[in-house]
Amino acid sequence: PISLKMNIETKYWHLHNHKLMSVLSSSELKEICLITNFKTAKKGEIIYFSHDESSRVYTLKLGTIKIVEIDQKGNEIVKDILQEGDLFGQFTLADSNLDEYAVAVSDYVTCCSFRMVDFEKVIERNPLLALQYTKWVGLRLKRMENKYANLVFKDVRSRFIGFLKDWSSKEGVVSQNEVVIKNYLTHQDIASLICSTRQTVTQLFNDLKENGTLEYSRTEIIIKNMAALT
Amino acid sequence: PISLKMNIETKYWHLHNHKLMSVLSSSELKEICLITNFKTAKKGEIIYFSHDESSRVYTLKLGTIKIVEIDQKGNEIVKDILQEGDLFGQFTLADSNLDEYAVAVSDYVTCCSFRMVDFEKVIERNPLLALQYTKWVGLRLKRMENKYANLVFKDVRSRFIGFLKDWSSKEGVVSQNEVVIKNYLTHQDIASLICSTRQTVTQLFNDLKENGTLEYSRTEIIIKNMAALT
DNA sequence: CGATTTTGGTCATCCAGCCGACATTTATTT
DNA sequence: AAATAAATGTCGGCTGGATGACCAAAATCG
Repeated sequence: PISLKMNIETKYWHLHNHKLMSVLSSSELKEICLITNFKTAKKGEIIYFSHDESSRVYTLKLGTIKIVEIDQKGNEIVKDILQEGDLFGQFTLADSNLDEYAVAVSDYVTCCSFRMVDFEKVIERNPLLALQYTKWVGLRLKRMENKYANLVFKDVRSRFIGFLKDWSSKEGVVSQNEVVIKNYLTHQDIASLICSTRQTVTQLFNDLKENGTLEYSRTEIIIKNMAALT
Repeated sequence: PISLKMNIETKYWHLHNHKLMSVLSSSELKEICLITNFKTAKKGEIIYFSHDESSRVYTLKLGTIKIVEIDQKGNEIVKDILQEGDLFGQFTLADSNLDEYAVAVSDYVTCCSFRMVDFEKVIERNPLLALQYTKWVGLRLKRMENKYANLVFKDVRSRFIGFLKDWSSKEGVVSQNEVVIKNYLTHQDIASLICSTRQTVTQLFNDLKENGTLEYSRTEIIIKNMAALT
């Protein structure tokens, strides 16, 4: 993990484009810049590890990262894949018994962070920011609840298909009846996201390939028949 | 579901004792009282159903309730058991594709509610309340993440034991080396909470009874050997 | 108080999908 | 370019625990 010093203008630009910050006036924004810390990382590098940081919140400015959760026995699951604009880190003061870390999965990743305590002070003086922030956390909760329900109610196949639909709607590029997704995840990663195993994911990919709904390689996934993902 | 009209003093008293509101001055509190709505219910009655309410947030003042989630196909799971002081309802503006409802499981339940939009207006003017509220939601998120990890990493037996430990630490009463829990849940409820089936829960109860770690009836659970719950 | 509903108990069956093992292909390093 | 490592393919065996079926006990109801 490499820390970069940026001039205040660059910081300002980055923050300004963040949804969370869009409710702030420019002077308020400058104030936050002072408590903000930038970090960049290359593919594979670890950006943050919950254990060795005091409570910090990060916002992802550029690139894609993977949040990996570890339980007491050292089992790992990929908890989430995050994109530009997403928040991660310790957003509550409550600490959990689960460790987690964030790794860059795209080539270049930039994010900024502030200590939760500092951020709280800013929130105390910016009610609109407070509201915005509240909504963010709420949205996260909703997402998590959905994931849970998914795991409880659906079988692996449906979860896999749901995952593909999700992914393509977020990052897919439509071109002549096909949807193309740039693939930066291994079967293992996907397995972990949908709570399954590498082998099963491979199997599912090949099933869908055989019946013609998709093509895939290590670098991209092409969904030929979107309607078949039901 | 019966709605009661309460005088403002009673409302004030209820709200005042809520952690979430402890950051407010008494005049601010009175303001919230105006937008607050009280409701009582007896055992088995449904307090709220996500589908037919505009976004409301509830706080549970007295009693115990059960939050049940329903997916598209009508499958139900008990998502949570809530106690005095807990929040439930629609806390975000994002609506999910999951329905849920709340039922009273203790004899008498009292809760109060406000429309989310009204609450937001109060939040805009009370950053401290916003902060407090965010922490609540954050805590909920943490809990949910834990539940998820539990489901992924542990088998039914461990989840069951974990559940018992949790329950006894929250509501258990210690008496001469034993912990006694007043039991208001059916095996089906427990099964649903730990994501298993009625039959398996019964089996697990009997396992633990046979090896002497607990006794149980429909009305109470007595844990004889707390140490055996590992 | 008998009748009906809800909850708990037990068992035999069955299967989704995990697991291990090993081969092959692609990427990375030296 | 060879060596090493990482990611994909494939398969058969195995099992946790779900499912269904049926009965007994408790609770609730008329």
